[in-house]
Amino acid sequence: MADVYHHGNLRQALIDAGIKIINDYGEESLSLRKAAAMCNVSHAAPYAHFKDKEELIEAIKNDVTERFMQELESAVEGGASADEAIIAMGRTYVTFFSKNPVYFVFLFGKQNIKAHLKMDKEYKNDYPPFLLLRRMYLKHLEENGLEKTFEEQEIELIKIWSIVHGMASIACMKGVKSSIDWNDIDERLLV
Amino acid sequence: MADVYHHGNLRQALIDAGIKIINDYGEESLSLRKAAAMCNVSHAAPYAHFKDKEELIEAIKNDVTERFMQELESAVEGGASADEAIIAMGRTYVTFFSKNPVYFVFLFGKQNIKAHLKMDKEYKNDYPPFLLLRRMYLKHLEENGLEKTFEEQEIELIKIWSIVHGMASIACMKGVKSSIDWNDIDERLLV
DNA sequence: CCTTAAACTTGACAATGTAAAGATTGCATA
DNA sequence: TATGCAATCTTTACATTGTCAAGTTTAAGG
Repeated sequence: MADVYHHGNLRQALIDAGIKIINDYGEESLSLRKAAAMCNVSHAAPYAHFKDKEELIEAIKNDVTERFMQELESAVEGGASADEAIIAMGRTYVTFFSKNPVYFVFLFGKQNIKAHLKMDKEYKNDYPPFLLLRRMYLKHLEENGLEKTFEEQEIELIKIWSIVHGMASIACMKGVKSSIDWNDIDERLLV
Repeated sequence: MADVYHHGNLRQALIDAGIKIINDYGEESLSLRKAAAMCNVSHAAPYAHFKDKEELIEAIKNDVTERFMQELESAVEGGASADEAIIAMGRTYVTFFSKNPVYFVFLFGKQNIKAHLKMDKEYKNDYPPFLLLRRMYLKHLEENGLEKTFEEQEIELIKIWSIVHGMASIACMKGVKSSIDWNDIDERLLV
């Protein structure tokens, strides 16, 4: 079909194609066959690299999350104190999804809800952005000489994340007038 | 196919069937044909009541939103002051989705993002729960003799909503340890 | 050179959304 | 009451899609 029988790096090419489709036409337009076509391979070729459509989506999700994490990390590096870092992180968090609403649904939609259908995985706080936030939060406690129980920490972390994540969510939602400047988040909210 | 040619109330029956499918098997299992089968009508019968699958989904969404609003409203009625009402509303908001994670994604997923693809509708703050919150918020301002510009109001509203909506979102997410009691939300967060 | 496993193709099938054409029904109205 | 019409529903058909099975090509190593 193409010049070469072996594509060379079909796996990554499919991920890239998938991202392009999602960006251009939305998540529901993503199909294995379209992605395959964009890579000039047959419709069944993806199955050499992904067990099913689910696995491609998972791979794309990882790819997007990585880019997201890069922005977050470079935001965190900018701040001198932990407090500044956390605020910068919140700003970046909201801005990233405000600029890419499609990614928000893609990352936090469907597959990411607690499916009371199939409880296959253990729930654990291993979401990379959350780990980063926790690291900064602990640094914040240390810098300010604060002592909190694990329980208290957990709750405060969830609170912070709720605000930021909620803002991102709302920034992405239809029906929300954009009179809010998502780049100018009130700092008092964040620590 | 069935006893009677005219079903009687196929429209609502399809909505109910759709909700049942979503609850039992998840959103991605929802298909017009299955819903039709559950109502003992042919696979094309739904097209007499809905333009396409999209329109059925929209109808289901309205149905769920209505139930959600009922819970919110009865929560609001319980509170003596506006402040209490807002807190009760926040609690209900989080609890509702904590109990029905599937609904969260269903209501706020896919179709509800700002699709930079087709900007068909004007963005407006007409989401019923938001309207209720605004009403309570204005009452709160009045009761406490506070004066705010429209801009300030808008921002504060978004903040409150962010926290609550964010908590709901996180409560629904995989990867989040449920050491948090989503029924015991710290009141200091909410006003 | 030959074997083998990975990467890819072709062909098939079932599920789905949807369009078109026709059948059935209830109901208003002449 | 009879008739016509619009709403409701069925049947048929087709394109898209996920997925499987069987076969083909290729690279790479013994």
